[in-house]
Amino acid sequence: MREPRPSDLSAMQLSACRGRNVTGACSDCKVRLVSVCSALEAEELSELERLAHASCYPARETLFHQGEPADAVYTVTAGTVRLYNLLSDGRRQIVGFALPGDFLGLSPGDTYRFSADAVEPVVACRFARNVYEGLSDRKPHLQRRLLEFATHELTLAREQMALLGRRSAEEKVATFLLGLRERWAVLFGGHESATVQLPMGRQDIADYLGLTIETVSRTLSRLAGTQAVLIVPGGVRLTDLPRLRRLAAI
Amino acid sequence: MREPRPSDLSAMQLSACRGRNVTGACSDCKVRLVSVCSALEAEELSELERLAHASCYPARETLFHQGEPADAVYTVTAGTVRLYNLLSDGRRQIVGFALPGDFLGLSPGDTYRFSADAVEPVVACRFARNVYEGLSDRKPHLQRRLLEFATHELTLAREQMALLGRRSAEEKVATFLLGLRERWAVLFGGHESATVQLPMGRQDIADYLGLTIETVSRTLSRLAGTQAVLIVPGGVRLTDLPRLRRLAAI
DNA sequence: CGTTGAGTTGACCATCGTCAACAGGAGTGG
DNA sequence: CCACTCCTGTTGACGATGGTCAACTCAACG
Repeated sequence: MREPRPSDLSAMQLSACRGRNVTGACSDCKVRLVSVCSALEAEELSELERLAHASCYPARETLFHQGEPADAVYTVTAGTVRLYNLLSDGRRQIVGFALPGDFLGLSPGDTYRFSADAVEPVVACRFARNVYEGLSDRKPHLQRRLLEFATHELTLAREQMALLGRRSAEEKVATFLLGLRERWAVLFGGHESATVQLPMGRQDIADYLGLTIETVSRTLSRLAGTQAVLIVPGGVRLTDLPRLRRLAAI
Repeated sequence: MREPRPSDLSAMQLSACRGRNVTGACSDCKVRLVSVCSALEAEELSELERLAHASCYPARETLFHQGEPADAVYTVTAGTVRLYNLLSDGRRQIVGFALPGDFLGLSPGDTYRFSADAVEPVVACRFARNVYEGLSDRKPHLQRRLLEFATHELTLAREQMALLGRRSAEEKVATFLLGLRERWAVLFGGHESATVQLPMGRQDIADYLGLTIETVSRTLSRLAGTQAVLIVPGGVRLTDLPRLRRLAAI
């Protein structure tokens, strides 16, 4: 009897997901209240619904690719998306993981500056960019909420810069685990589980923390050796929160 | 006969800056067209003018500090501001340098998440946050421009994450020099000078690139030794752009 | 039962950090 | 005008953290 995984949030949607399109009322959306859509009233929501195209993406499928015309924005409703930058020689930096409720695809200029693909099966609402911009120009509440989201993302990105530039491997891993736990807790209405699900692989974690897969593996093993964590299938159980918090030293 | 320094942009304003407050019409502002204020029409501009408080900050003075109530936003009109995150043990990560035209102070929640202080003497227009939010709620153009700015900043932050996480010291320094050159060029209307002014010290560059001051110094010396750059007072002359571009490998 | 891919572990090494000494310029006070 | 301090930047010696390369385990899958 395993713990429920965050991706179970929309298991129904995923299992119903044979073709590429999924239908469903925005008013029933499980992530509406944590997404940008919470800025909209009931009647505006039905207008949004006509513009939305909910789609499924199996694991590893690309939502959009760095350099392509940025002609859509997305709200993730289930699953985990990795957003990353590829250097010309193949090195990769993951700049963020988008969880259910997150908004993707804002770009300055007319091409995406980053790539996004599904880590595990994903459901996302897709909006044509020009249509969405038209809507947000007519709805100041939505525009304001988008600014709030962008500001929040900017703060996260800057905190991640401090992580990448100024912290050791052990601090990086501890901070990552605590941060992910916090994000899942928000999605589950405040319940903080001791077990953090890790839908992404070690390579993804490494590329997010600016490390190699070997260092991530070694660091997790060392944390497990000192009883700070317990490595379980699909995730990590945080067995010594105070020590992890001291390492993360937020 | 030295080259003009970017800070000369507003030498008049700075020399007139005896007290803390500077006055001047927004319509005369040298950075208006590259700042968020470009979203406003002539009559809106005079409304903005009544809300703005232009102030001087001598070098090293703080505009705002991490943790303080976020009750103001700023547009830099002259000088360079460093924006940084302090870890509890004193390690510092500079998350960006704000140049004339840049907008500062957007925060999720009601406290600043980062500190900002003047690298060299700075002039900045200060707006009370609640007043500015009221204005932007009434001016969709301004709100939209703010979103554009935040999106642009987010993109820069993510590119910096890739720099911090995945690049060598030499690549970091080369990318930094080329990026700063590009930014000055935009402020000077497209003229790309071979000499990049560095108003910030080596320690600031180190804290921006996730390096130590010694590594920055050594890397610059090595680049100078191979004739890629020439270190001049107050800046660096880029003498081998192709090689620097290859190192930066954008 | 062989193959594949993810993850772990070990040995070795390079890059970059640490510690320390020193150079040069700005400011200060005699 | 000079001596002194302070601060920034440079350079060297050394070492640690984390990267590289390689071998191995294990589970999933045909």
